[in-house]
Order: sequence, then structure tokens, then C-alpha cells
Amino acid sequence: MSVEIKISVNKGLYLKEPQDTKLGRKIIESSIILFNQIGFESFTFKKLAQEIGSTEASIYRYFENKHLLLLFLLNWYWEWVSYLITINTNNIADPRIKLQIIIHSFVAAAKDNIGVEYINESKLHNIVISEGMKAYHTKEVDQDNSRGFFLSYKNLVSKVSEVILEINPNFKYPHALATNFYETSNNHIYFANNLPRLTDISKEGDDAEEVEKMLNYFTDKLLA
Amino acid sequence: MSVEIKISVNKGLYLKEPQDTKLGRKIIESSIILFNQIGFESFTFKKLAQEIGSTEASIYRYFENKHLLLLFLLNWYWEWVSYLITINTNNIADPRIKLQIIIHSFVAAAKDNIGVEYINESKLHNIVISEGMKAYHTKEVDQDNSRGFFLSYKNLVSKVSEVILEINPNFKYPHALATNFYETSNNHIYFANNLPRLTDISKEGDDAEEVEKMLNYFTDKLLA
DNA sequence: CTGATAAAGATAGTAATACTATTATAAATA
DNA sequence: TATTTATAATAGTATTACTATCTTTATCAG
Repeated sequence: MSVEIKISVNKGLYLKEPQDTKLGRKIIESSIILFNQIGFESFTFKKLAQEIGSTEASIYRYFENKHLLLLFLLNWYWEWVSYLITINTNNIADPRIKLQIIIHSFVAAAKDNIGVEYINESKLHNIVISEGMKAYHTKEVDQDNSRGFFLSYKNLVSKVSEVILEINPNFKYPHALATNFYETSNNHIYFANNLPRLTDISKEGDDAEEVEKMLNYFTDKLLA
Repeated sequence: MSVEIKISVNKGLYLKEPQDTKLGRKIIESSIILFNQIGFESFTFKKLAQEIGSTEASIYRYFENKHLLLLFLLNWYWEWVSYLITINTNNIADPRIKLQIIIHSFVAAAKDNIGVEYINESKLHNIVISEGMKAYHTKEVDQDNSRGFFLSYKNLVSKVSEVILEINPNFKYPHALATNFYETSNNHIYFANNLPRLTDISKEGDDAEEVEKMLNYFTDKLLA
């Protein structure tokens, strides 16, 4: 028996569901590799087409532009982490342990592989870390927001903030703290590897594990 | 009597010191306005030249490209906040109060105007909030780092981390916390205005003041 | 006051990017 | 087998991100 999981994202993000066709899945697969290799700025549909052995025009039938392709990948990531959190906290009563699992999910989601063959979760996590914030720091953020392109992120934050309130119902900033778990995880993995003097996480050890420890340490103090 | 202050930044960031010529100062002044108006992605030297009534080629004599121009502005900002922190914490003995002043500087620096006529500090802060992270989330970050383009940011973090250790010498993550004060300030001002469900800061009130309160609340718990 | 030097403006040109449009071919399905 | 759908092939355009060159204007030393 094999369990098939399909994560679906907001339909406004694509012109044609890429997960339903061969070329579409190749676009996803190769774009993850290419975004990782050359970064968002240098990434073009022409280069992607060359990688795939297809054409620019064909890719434009799936995605309006690279910004929406990146948003597609991010939404997939947010939905995936949400899913991981749901199944991994399923039978757990203690909200403190739930939160530990959530933090672990933010930091090390890439190690859990649910086996969607066209998605390399570890590379996708790197994209989230290195390029993610570019998707919501644009002049079009309000438009994109009203089209629902950040719903998955907001739902994820909402889910985490509920656990925070279970631990401490008087905590004043549950959403901000939830957002911070996510942003801080990504930032400090990035800083450890690129701007180490901005963090105390070392590049040498297991950066993910160290960030996890740090966030748990912060949590203990904040929600005591 | 008037006190003249000139903030200088890493010489590698420009081809010719823009603060020393009329056109150079106009480039700085107008680029702050234009980055704010249209954002980093749509910003071009051609548009900037039109604003100024100059030419693309003339601007290229000052800055290699818009990425380095943004980095110039960020460096100016980091140096400026450092300066504010230095003078405002000068005679203060209690490190807890020092840290409150630091947090206030991150959140509300824009309100302190040191009177450099070609720089609108409030708009510059908006650029830091909306576009800042794009300067260090690139594939060239290691190169830029080795050219010293983030030294001002790292020195700022270092300065703040020293105060954190004065308060609690056993605190394990002084650099990460210092970085977080800066990043969290900017993020939550941005979220309050654009993605409010990611934060508990409301758009209606004084967002800066609310973020300040939140960071002080976090600090109390973390460094207790 | 002149002549030299530096700064800025004017103009042109190029390769790459971010698309749009059209037409042809191949594959899937009714 | 006919028809729809997906993809490939090709071409074209406006804009971007520069580089190069030449002329004009301002500054400043002798």
C-alpha cells in the first residue's frame, strides 16, 4: 500500500494546476533546483525552460511570472508544515510538548519527507530560508494578500498561536510570537551560514538543532 | 552655532563619495523618495535620473548598481542608529534602561532627526523596513560580506549584545537576541501595516509604540 | 584672466529580461 | 477517426542594466 498525498494551494497562484501534468511537475521540480542554485533575482523562465528541455512559452502557460511561482512554492511549504504539525501533534495533550514539536517542524521540516517525488523538501526549505521573505516584501503585497496568497501562512500562524494560548492564556502576543518562531528559525539558519556575527548559532554543528534549542530556551522564559 | 554631522560608510559601496557633491546628495535624497514610492524591484537609475533631472550615466559614476545604492542607504541607517544609541545611552548606568533606549531607537529612530538635509530619516526607515532584508538575502552575500558591506550592521549587533550581557551575563544568545530586536522591530511594523494577521500589533494605534512595548515585554521575561 | 582639470550632460549602443502572439505538431480522449 | 488539449517552435517588443564616447560647464591654480 502507498499513501498518496497531494497538497493543494490557492488556485489563483497558477494558470493551470502544475501538479496534474508531467510538464507541470517538472516545472516544480526544476524550479526548486534552479531557485536554489542561482537565487530569485537571476532566475528566469528561459533558464528554467532550458533545464527542463521545454520552452519559455510553455512555462508561461502554468505561471504568470516567477513571483507567483515562488509564492506557489511557499504556499506548498506552509501547507506542508501545517500538515506535519497536525499529524505530529495529533494525540498529544500537553501544549508545551505540542509547541516543541511545532518548533521542531519549523527548524527541521526538511528532514521529514512525505514522499512527493517532484519536490525536494530540503531544497525547498532552503528557498524558504533564502528567498521566502521576498514574496511578501513587495509593493504588491496588499493586492496579493487580498487574493489570498498568504492565507496558508496566516493559518499556520493562527494554529501555532492557539497552542501558545493553551500554554499561557494571558500571553499578550500569541500571533507575533508564532510568526517569530517561523521567521527567527529561518533567519538564524541563514545567518549561521552567511553572516555568523549576527547570531550565536554556529555553522559547524547542526545549525537546525542549535536553533531549535534556542527557540525552546526562549519559549520557556517567555511562557513561564 | 550649528553642529554638522557627517555619517560615513564603507568606501567600497560607492565609486565616488555622493555626500561630497551636489548631484551625489541629490541622488541620495531622491533615491530615498523613489525607493519608497515604487520599491526596489521597479526602481531603475533611469527613473531616478528623470526625477533628478540628470542622466543614467551620471548616476552610474556614483554607484555601480541599485543594489549597492540600497546597501549604501542601509549602512548609513545602521551607522545613524549606532550613533543615536551612543549619544542617548551615554550617561546611563543601568543596562536595563540602556536596553530600553536601544529598543526605542530601533523602533522610532525615524522620529529623531539629526538634520542631514538630504536624508529623510522617516522615509529611510521605511526602506529599511520594506526593502532592507533584500540587501543580504542574495547569492552575493558572502562576497559582499567579505568586502565589509555588513560591518555596520554587525557592529550595531555587537554593541547591543554587550548591553544584554551587562543585564544578564549568563544569557546564552546575546547576538541572536540583538539581531532579533532589530529584525522583529522592522518585521512587525511591516506586518501591522500589510499582513496584520501575522502580528498582534494594530495598525490603528501608534504601531511603533506598540512594537516597543512588545519588545520590552519580551526583554523582561527573557533576561529576568 | 587663462588654461587645465574635474564634473556633469547628451547621445548611442548592446545583451538580457519579461513578456505576448502565432502557428505547427504530438498526444490523449470521445 | 475526429477532435480537443498540451506542448513545441519561432518571432517579436518594450524595458532593463549597463558601457562607451564625446561635449559642455564649472572650478580652481598660477
